Amino acid sequence: MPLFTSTYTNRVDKKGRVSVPAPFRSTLPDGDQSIAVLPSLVSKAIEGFDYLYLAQISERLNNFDMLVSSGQTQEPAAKILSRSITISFDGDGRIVLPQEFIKHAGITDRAVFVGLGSTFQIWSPEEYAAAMTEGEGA
Amino acid sequence: MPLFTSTYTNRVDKKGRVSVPAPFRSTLPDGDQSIAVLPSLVSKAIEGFDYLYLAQISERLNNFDMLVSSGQTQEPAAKILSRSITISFDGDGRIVLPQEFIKHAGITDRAVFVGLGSTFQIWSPEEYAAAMTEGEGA
DNA sequence: TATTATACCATGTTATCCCATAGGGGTTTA
DNA sequence: TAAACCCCTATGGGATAACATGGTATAATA
Repeated sequence: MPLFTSTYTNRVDKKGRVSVPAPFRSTLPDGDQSIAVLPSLVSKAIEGFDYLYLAQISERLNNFDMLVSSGQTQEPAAKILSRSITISFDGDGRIVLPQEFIKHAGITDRAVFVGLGSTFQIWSPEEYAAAMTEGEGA
Repeated sequence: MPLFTSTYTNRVDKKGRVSVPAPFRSTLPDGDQSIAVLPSLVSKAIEGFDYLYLAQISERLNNFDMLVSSGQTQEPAAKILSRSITISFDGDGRIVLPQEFIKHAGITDRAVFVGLGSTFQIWSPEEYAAAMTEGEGA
């Protein structure tokens, strides 16, 4: 099971490429060359995790119920699964995030990777700083 | 479970390397070659523990909740995970602390390792002396 | 064919590995 | 008893590898 920790700020080049921090890559299961990402449902960030975590989320959905009753696609787990994509690294450990994701997170030329244990987040430096300041009083 | 005791002052060389006291190393679980560290949330010190403790903290954090409800990134567990790094020793039992950590603790050329049972702290000699004097009246 | 995406290569910086030295403690040995 | 020895530890330096990052070339797409 991966353990994403620490915070890294990496550069996004003009082609949209950004290095996934090496410690994040090396915590992935046996030679896994990809991660899953989706725009956060609750913040201006991108959520990320290994693809096995997606399988765990899938287990939360009772798929039989989904087949026989309407409205189930609004379940949080369903929202996550339907919005997630899997991206592979290039040979140098870089990914290209979809424009739509970039836009959602407000990322321009830098991306902050925040380790949260079994998941991580990707923020723009500005939005991340703002989010951290916001929650201080709580 | 590791038991860190006593206090050791070691040299920080110009490359930023510092030996982890041998007694600290030998109390780590079976041949564990790394420790986890983070800038203290409450003092000018660096907190340290064996990295398995990080995994325990990670389990405490329900990442699914984090994906569907805001504010979860302000959880203490999230703060710890996002600030912690795991560092391996080199062949001689030395680690290199990140610049940001060094700065937080005000460390220059010497580091004080303070055993506190299941965790330990790393201080600059000056800050440590000051903190000790402060707490005297209490 | 124009445009975008993917794979491949090149570079500077930083961190990691490996070797060498010195000092201290304890133990063995003459 | 005193000296010699050995091992562990801390510390320094130089060589090597890894990483992030930028660029170029090739393949795919519309």
